[in-house]
Amino acid sequence: MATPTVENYLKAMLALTRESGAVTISDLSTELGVSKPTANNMIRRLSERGLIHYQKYQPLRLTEQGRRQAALVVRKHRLTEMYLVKKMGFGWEEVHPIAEQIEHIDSPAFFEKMDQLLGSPNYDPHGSPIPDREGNLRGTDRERLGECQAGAVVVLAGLNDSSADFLRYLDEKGLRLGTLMKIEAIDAYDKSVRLSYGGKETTLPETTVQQLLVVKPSHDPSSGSATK
Amino acid sequence: MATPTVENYLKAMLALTRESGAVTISDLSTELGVSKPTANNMIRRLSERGLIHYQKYQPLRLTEQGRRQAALVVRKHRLTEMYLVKKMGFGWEEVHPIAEQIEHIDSPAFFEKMDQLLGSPNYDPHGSPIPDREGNLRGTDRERLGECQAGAVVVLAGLNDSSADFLRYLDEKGLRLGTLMKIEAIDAYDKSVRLSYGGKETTLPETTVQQLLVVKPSHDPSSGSATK
DNA sequence: TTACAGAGTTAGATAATGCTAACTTCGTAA
DNA sequence: TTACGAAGTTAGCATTATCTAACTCTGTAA
Ligand SMILES: [Mn+2]
Ligand SMILES: [Mn+2]
Ligand SMILES: [Mn+2]
Ligand SMILES: [Mn+2]
Repeated sequence: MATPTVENYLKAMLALTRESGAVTISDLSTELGVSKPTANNMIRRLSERGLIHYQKYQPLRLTEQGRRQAALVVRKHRLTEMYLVKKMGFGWEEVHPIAEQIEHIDSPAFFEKMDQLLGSPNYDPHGSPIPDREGNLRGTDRERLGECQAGAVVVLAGLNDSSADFLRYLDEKGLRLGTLMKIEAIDAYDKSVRLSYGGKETTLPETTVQQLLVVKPSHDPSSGSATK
Repeated sequence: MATPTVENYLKAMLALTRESGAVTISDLSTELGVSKPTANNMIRRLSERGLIHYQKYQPLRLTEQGRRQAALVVRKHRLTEMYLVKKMGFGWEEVHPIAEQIEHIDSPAFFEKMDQLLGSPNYDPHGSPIPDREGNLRGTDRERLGECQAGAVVVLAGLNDSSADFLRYLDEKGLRLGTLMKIEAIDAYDKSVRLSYGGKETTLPETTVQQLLVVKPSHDPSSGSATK
């Protein structure tokens, strides 16, 4: 099948794909930490394999087959992260580098077992959706905390930044998925947000609140990840 | 560090190493399913890296460094197999191909976690010893069932053949690690052995009894694997 | 004692993945 | 309308891991 390298290219393509569906070679090379000629060369080969639509100087886009394969790698990655947290006791800030490797294991039975032991979770430990077995990635209707109104009561359901540093920062603040928070005030000038939750109160800068995805309480599209 | 390929060569070297400590290129190439020139080429590179003692036309042997690295890969393999059986519910005949891949994951924390969750087992699901963190492989004092005397009462503790077919065959017979068996009779001519255990009685051909490793009851060097 | 079969080696090739240096194309700012 | 810088491409090369074909060495059977 696909080598780990190929799987990583497909995954990067999917991650970089925006509304337009288009990705540039430069973005890919940055994302994967390879030179532009290296990315260019690989793209041509993925194109020959029917995984990417490619024409010289044109933006890249995944074929339907490529998109599905990418989503299935993402499924393996996120199931693994959930397994590591829920069943092995790792912290949410530790699991990404391990999942980055385990996602390339070729064993449907292994990932089916994880899924079954986890009760088919819909979200990973960082609140990102887990694609289904067919490679369908559910969109979720979550809002940036930074877009919410003062006075609103919301539940933390996802993150735009899942870096270990950011996750540790949230740990320090006592924030985790499922935390019910009230927006006490939004600073008119710097857009920082004062929050209260679980007896605590914190003020977060705008850059941070843009990384926090929330839903209305009891709405709960985060079953399988919001609860500890 | 070492690529999966290199780790597989080292592991094969260790597996093929007999009392003499010597291994041939032909054996290696057969074991790994590569051509002799391929094995030859790799051996030279492992030699340059200080993992194997090599001189043209001479038998191969692992250096101390090579032996330790090989044992640490075996540790990862066997811990993984134990984890898959005990914590994920796989059958002992299913786990080898998965462990063959997971053994190449580069994450000390991942394997430490497995070890901890398993309570630092000494044996894998097939009764093979798990090397310690320093790469020391305990020898075990087990006897081939085929060498035992009629009338002896013994406990199944290990296998010389861990192929899926053989494991399924043992499942059918109701034989598993920890099973207490009495040797009812040994056929004088064909050396087949009549056994009774758990209310059952079976006769096994000589080829089979040579694959079964046993210990005296209550001797129990198989803690962590003999019990289900 | 020697010749021959099997084991080991050499040579040359290929595919995957990566690099740097240098060239071309393209969109846009002046 | 053009020219300049960023983006993309081409060319050439390196490394790892593999192959086949052909050669050489070595231990042993006659
Ligand atoms: Mn991740
Ligand atoms: Mn990866
Ligand atoms: Mn195994
Ligand atoms: Mn392996």
